[in-house]
Amino acid sequence: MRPIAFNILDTMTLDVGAHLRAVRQMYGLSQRELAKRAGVTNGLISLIEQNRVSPSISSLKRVLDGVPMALADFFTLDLAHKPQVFFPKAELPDIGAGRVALHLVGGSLAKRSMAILHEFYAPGADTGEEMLTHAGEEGGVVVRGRIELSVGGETRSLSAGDGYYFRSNLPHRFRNVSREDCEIVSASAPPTF
Amino acid sequence: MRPIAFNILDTMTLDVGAHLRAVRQMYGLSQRELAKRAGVTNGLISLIEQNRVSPSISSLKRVLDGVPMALADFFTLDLAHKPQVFFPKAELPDIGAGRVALHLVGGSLAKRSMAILHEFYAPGADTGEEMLTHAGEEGGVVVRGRIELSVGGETRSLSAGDGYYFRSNLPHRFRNVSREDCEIVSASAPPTF
DNA sequence: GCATTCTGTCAATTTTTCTTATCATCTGGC
DNA sequence: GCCAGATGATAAGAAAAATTGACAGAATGC
Repeated sequence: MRPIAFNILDTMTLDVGAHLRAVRQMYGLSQRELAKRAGVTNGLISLIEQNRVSPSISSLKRVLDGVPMALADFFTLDLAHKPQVFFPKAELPDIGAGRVALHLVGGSLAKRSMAILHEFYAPGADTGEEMLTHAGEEGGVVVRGRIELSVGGETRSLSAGDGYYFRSNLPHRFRNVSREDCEIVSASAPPTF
Repeated sequence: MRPIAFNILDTMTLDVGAHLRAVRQMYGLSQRELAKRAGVTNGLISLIEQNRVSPSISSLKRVLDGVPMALADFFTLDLAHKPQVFFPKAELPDIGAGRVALHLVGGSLAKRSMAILHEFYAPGADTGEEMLTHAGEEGGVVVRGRIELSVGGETRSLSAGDGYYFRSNLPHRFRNVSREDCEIVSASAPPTF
């Protein structure tokens, strides 16, 4: 009679230490910092993280309260399947073409509500005379160079530091009319890519 | 070192002791029985259940392994919201009509995949000349008396101890053609009631 | 450079958990 | 009734965890 589904912890080596360390670092806390918040000594945190002791429930509870995190969350936290957070440049797929390079951030994530792009427009680069229109919203910031952005009949030249945001159903177009590369970071939701 | 005159864990939100006791009793185990399976002493189980100690993770893990139950399940288990298990006769709603009484088991449960019915057919009771058809499957056992069951053009007379099971889209009809009451316990999925 | 402050680790001591061995109580069999 | 075998609780000692206080290395500021 097993009323509840069993999860990975059943067979896994219960690495409480690594688990705690991961949680602590996830929250950007040092052993002492966490110890102070939790009302325990840093030595204890150290010992637990090294698996040199098996903390009592009450101790682990106190430690987690310093995060704060519930015991249930601690034990159900699945470190193995944690979603990717960092996407090194080299790993960003380039979905651009011609004089435009589009580096998609988080493309490997199954469910996401946005597409983050690192865009590079070479001199003369153009998204096309045929204006773009699609569902959702998009926005971004020009990081380097200049870009000419046309949205809904209005055209502006944006330079480093300028930003934009509009409903994507408005016809829009990006053009680099300068002689330098232009670099933009953008986001669109829902993700078109 | 003060005498343990109060509950050590009184500030904790999770009553580990009561939780363990509930789990143990859920599985019908005595302290000694569980201790034997878990490879610990019955004394420890006793102390933990009285909250006179806060077990180490490793100890609690060992104890739960004897159930067996995963740590995550232990901490996730919600005793407060445990679904109703026993439905006294007096509490069973009668959704029948005329010469048929239908006592629904578990009607108060929000999400269920079946409808369990305790059915009573008085002499002459009939679900109707118009055959029943609906989605899902159903089955049951005749507990007392006799019932004439027609399914998909085939008719049989079932008496105490006989069972039935069929896809509910087949036209079916229940009739008590005897001079005694007939009593049936049935189940249908998905629940029509 | 130097001092300061942070980091994590560690040995020794204190505190708590866990085992051992026992107790009283309850239950079913005869 | 009385015994046999089970139950959960408990005291004391053994074992493990938690604190204390110190250490060395790394990062930060002057």
